[in-house]
Amino acid sequence: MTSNKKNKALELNPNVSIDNIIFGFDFDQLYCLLIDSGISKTTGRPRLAVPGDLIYDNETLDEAAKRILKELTGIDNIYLEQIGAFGDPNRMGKESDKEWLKSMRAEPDARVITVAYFSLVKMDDFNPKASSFAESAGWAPINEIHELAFDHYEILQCAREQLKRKIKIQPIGFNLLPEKFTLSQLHKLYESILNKPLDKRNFRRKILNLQILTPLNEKQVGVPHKPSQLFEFNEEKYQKLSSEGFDNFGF
Amino acid sequence: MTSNKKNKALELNPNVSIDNIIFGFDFDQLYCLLIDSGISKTTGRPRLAVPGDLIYDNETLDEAAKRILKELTGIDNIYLEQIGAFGDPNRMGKESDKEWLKSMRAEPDARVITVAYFSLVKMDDFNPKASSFAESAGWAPINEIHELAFDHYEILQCAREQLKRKIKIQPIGFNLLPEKFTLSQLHKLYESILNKPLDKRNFRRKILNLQILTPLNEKQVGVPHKPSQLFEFNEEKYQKLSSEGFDNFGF
DNA sequence: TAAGCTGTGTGTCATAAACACACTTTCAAA
DNA sequence: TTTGAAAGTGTGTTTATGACACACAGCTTA
Repeated sequence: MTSNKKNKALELNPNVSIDNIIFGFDFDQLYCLLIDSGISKTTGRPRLAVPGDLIYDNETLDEAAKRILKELTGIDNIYLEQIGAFGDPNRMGKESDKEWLKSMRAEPDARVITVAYFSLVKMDDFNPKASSFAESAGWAPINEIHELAFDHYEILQCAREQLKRKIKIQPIGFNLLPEKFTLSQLHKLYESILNKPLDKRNFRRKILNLQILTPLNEKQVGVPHKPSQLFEFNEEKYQKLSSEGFDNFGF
Repeated sequence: MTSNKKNKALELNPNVSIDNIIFGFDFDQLYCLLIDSGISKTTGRPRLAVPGDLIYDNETLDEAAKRILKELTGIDNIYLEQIGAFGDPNRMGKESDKEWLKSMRAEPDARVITVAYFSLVKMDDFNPKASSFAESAGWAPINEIHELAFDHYEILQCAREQLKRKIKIQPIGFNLLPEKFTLSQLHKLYESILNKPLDKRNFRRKILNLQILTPLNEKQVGVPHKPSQLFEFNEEKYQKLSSEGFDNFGF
């Protein structure tokens, strides 16, 4: 990665960056992957940020977002969606941000517009402890994030809203689950994203009526209770539904 | 405006532009405001584009989008929403675009990321024939637009999709209508945006049941048929509904 | 091997929303 | 006064939704 960066260094665009909100789910709650750049001298607290980078002049925005994810986690082939551009002239105005910019950027005072993305990944695919970013990257429970660098907290809230909106009209949540999952896990996922309780029986009825889940001849193993039926998402059937104009999951 | 531009000229950011898709409605179909930059030497056809400009380094993205609308039409105080950033390195690669860039830009070869917006305006508020842009700006019926400069055609399609999505969950359509309007006009507006017919009675029932329209003691005059009841949008009642979690118009 | 625990899996009913459908009214213009 | 054009209105049927509670399978451990 480092040599790759050096080769392209001349083409770095100092005015446009990408920030990528990376969501994960552990069957209990939503997480977001954050970078810890160390204790800030100005605040005395750890400076947490969403992974991001300036863009290279020869890559598309989507490519840059994918690159950031790949460089950090090694993960390829994820669900990726643009949130939008954030360009308040003062978005990098906090003291702790200026301190960081001076140490990291060739042009620390340049105005930077950032284009935010969110990605949905299977949390198992990235274990921070096993990565070269062991000390600096980690999963944070979404509800325990209260302060971030730059305007990243605001961007995170936009990402949550967009995810909420989107999951009501497209089944993108499956990107956060393994191939095989139980209805309870899916149920919990929807509750975590929508941030409200959903009745168990009604949830099951709705999702099963859509016929986009294939029941497997398999059950959970090793759980200290009745093992649950496993399902898999049926992309084909969803495409058919979708092409018939379906776009409302009714949650 | 011109002097304003000159004062700020040093702060022009050559890497980031704003394009603003301006929608209008004439009670029959949707329109989009386009700029005609003359016959292209390379294509022999008129070069049509969405209004846009580079940003100044001291303005927010929203402010830049508002400025573009204001400079072109004199209209203030409109509904404005960001669509997203478009940054394909080749988005300005057509010959006719290069020709135009050379004549208009200090750095015609700079890579420009554009942040697209859409605005909803009351068409009556801008009559191109009365403006200083008489020759160069005009309303084009949305369904008759087939080719635009840069990636503007693609942006326009994104704008239409976003408007479609949005109108199902927020009553932003009223921004395209005058204060007083009839149910048939509103009906036609929804059909134009959603691009599909809606049953008249069901539409009326749904929209009336929401109680966000105030019937006026007024009717259309001078129409060669039974004159229609006029209504007005009730912002207050909508805010109440909305705060109760309402976000589905069911279209 | 029995007791206890945990999460699974299931059905009904009342209400609300969605849908499909046709005729009468009102006005202007000819 | 007739005609044309769009406004306005009601009902029955079907479908979706939301509220609600309990029996049981499988594991653990005493």
